[in-house]
Amino acid sequence: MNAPVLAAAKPSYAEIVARRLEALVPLDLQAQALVRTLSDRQTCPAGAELCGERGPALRPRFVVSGWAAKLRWLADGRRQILGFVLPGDAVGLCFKPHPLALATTVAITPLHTIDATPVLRAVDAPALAEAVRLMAGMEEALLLDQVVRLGRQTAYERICHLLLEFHDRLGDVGLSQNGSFALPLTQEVLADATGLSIVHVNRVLQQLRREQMIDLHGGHAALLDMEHLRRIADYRRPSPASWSGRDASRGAASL
Amino acid sequence: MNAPVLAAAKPSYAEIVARRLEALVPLDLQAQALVRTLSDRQTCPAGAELCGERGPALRPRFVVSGWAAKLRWLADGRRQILGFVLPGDAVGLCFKPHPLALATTVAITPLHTIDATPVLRAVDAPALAEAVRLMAGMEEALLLDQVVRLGRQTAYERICHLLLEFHDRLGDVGLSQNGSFALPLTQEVLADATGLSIVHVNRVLQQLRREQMIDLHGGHAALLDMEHLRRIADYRRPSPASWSGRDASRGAASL
DNA sequence: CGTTAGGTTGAGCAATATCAAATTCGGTGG
DNA sequence: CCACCGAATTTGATATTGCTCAACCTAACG
Repeated sequence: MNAPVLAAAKPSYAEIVARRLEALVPLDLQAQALVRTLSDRQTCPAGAELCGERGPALRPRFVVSGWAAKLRWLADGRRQILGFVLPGDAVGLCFKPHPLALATTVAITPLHTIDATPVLRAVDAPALAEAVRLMAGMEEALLLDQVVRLGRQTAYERICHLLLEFHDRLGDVGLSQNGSFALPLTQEVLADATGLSIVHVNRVLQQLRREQMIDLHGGHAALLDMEHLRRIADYRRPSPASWSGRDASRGAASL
Repeated sequence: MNAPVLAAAKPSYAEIVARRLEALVPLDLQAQALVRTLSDRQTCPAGAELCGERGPALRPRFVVSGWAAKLRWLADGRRQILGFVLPGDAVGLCFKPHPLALATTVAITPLHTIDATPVLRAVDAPALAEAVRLMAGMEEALLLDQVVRLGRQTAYERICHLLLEFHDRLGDVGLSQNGSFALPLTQEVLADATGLSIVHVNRVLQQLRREQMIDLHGGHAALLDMEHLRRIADYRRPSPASWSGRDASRGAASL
């Protein structure tokens, strides 16, 4: 029961979170048990604002199904998506006392979440504390990826890179296999994430289809040649190992 | 002596750090005293790599003069600057145990730094701990600004926005007055920060000069109509107040 | 002086945006 | 099952932004 079998078609709610944490750090039995106790499931509809720049709307929670986006608006209505919240990710989680309302988080699809406070309170479970730290580090790494994508990559590269990110992140919780995963985003959302126009996103996707690099329809994506895509996008998997939490390596922080 | 007089022409090393922290949170006498004890001054030349993705080269330090940049390279040599380290900012500071080597930090000018570990160790000085947390929050806010700039602003807006950021950040440590400050960046660096080509940066700067919005030469910048610039760039000052550190407001975090 | 790094300018081009008009697709009510 | 509706996608034509290449200029410096 505590060895997650990836074959399971519909992983349970807590199972998603367990997989996510396990991908970051091995969980001892105590930690696994605690994660499986997580409950207090809640639902919120697509379009709901989880936490805005105007104060929190939500206690810290893990998303167990559905997608959300962190975004900002410009005064004239332009919109930039800063990053996505995928199943297994946290919203409003704030281990480091660092309560910034720097962005708005919006549900892109209907969302199921569970209360995350038991994990935050589990100071006695070092593995969990470490996992939370690593999640924060991973979030920052994704943000840096986003800056590079927007600043120095072409439209074509940006989209490949973002699709690879989705694939790898979903893979961590068992929601992608062989380059194939559910992608519940409209091209408009993709445009706001990549800093492109909707029309141009559409054209790039067409091109990728023509080149047999992706298969994309009905809310489902398949990456048909991941090796090639990785080369095109200069994609490096943000692995916990590369910025591992060992104290010895401190000092290389970005702050 | 502990009431910083902004008129001072050449603020001392520790004074820069004191001002920076004071802009974030009021420092009690104990904290002020501790900051003034900071010493162990070091210099490093322009171009030096402070901390790379290959391990730390430096203990946590405050920069007291000079500029550095955090950046990433793509495989083909394209370069994206993620953010700048200005006087008063920290390098390798890592209060939250979060030692990621996610970017390379490079000195743009010769740099003077002082050891920051005494501040990190001062767990008994809550004001300092809070200030370090706020610095981390501010750094994240700047990163989000950078994403929006690159993703959804025009070349013209990006440059205005970045110049305003420099002005406000330098103002916090008394290094800008009336829109005027030293700007030791080549147009190439500006290009790598804004995701533009050198030539285009040059043209935008020309335009801003023609429009009497800026005066820029000899490593010195003057913003001639900040109100107008702020409107153009949709610039909002990242104030600590807006994402203040009060525990009550947690939950609105971006993670 | 020669050299070099940085800045400036022009011409042409490529990438991407904008506008407008289909067309497809997933429901939903009849 | 069918008709219809709105949202999402697709396509074409055209405009704009920003890039590339190449030259030239200028100031600092040995």
